[in-house]
Amino acid sequence: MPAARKPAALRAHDHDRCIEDALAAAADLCRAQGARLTPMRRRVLEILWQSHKPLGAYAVLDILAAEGRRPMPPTVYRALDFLLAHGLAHRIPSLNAFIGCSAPGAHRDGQYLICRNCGTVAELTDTGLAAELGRTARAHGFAIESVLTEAVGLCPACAGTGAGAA
Amino acid sequence: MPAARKPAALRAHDHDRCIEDALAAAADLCRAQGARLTPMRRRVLEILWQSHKPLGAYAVLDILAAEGRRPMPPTVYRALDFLLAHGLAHRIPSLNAFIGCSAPGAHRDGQYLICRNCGTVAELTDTGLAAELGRTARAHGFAIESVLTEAVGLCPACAGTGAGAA
DNA sequence: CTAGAAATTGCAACATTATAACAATCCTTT
DNA sequence: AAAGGATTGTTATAATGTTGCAATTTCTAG
Repeated sequence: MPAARKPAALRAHDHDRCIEDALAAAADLCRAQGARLTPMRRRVLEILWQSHKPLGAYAVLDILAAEGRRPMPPTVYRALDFLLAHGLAHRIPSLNAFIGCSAPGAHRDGQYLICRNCGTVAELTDTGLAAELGRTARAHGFAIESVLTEAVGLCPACAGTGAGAA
Repeated sequence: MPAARKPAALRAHDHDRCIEDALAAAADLCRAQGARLTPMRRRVLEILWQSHKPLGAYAVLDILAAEGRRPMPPTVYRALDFLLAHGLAHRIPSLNAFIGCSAPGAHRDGQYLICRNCGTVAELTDTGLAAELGRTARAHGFAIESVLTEAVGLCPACAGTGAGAA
């Protein structure tokens, strides 16, 4: 089988297009599921997509506040909960932060590559890894339902610039 | 190669022995590294080992408080930091909680099986999984330094009791 | 053995992340 | 237009984690 395409977060790309595509995909997915992508939810998703770095809930809140809306924490958390529930965003537990999902279709059991230097996060969706772990767990009588993998290291851009010596 | 031994957390076992062994291993490891397993650190590790369920920092603090010592949060967090730094305990980010390490020798890049019903966590250390992810990431130019995998599901005990229908 | 240096713990205050409970508003359907 | 459900606003608070400095203990060197 062909190697999976390199995640956009790890290569040069037209990021405006990246955002556009993500929002369009989200709109489609919500329409298909009868879910309401309200202005607040859409705006939060757009904010998460402004970069490939995850944002904390309060960072999202600060951006919204700077725009004139002055939402309180629950409003932001509810929008984030909606996005998580519909597979449009992910939470990175080790960072207490959120990021737009790059694969709203196959968003389960992803692997996150977190650059410890610049904070960029790339999402992989190698289903084989989760399957392999699932087999091992099953052998021990444990029935896995979902898997989350967080890898920390250096992204291509940072690996090349001697960031490792920091 | 032979199947790895089933984690103690997933089978009946003499848990007092479990605790004893863990503390003895910790003492050995600290002696070997010239690290000081002070009474506070030792007691916190012992508390983490009271069960195979992870404990939040404030839960540890409450247990210490009930014993007469009345440590402040920084004291507990510092003890936990020491245990993490020396591979004697792990943090489970999705739970904001800590658990004793079952494999102080090979404690890196572990996989945690979290029972969503009873909270038990079993640690696996399949180095092949991290290696495989490392190869994929490398192909994309990302240099992984550490990996943490959290799987949620049902442990053997809970899977048998219809907990799934909850 | 004792003085200085380093590591550990105590302590007070505070920062960050997340949630509970209830009111107001909006949106759809009839 | 009115009912019902979903969404958002608002207030307050809970849970988790950190900073900075002082006091104490432990180690090391002379």
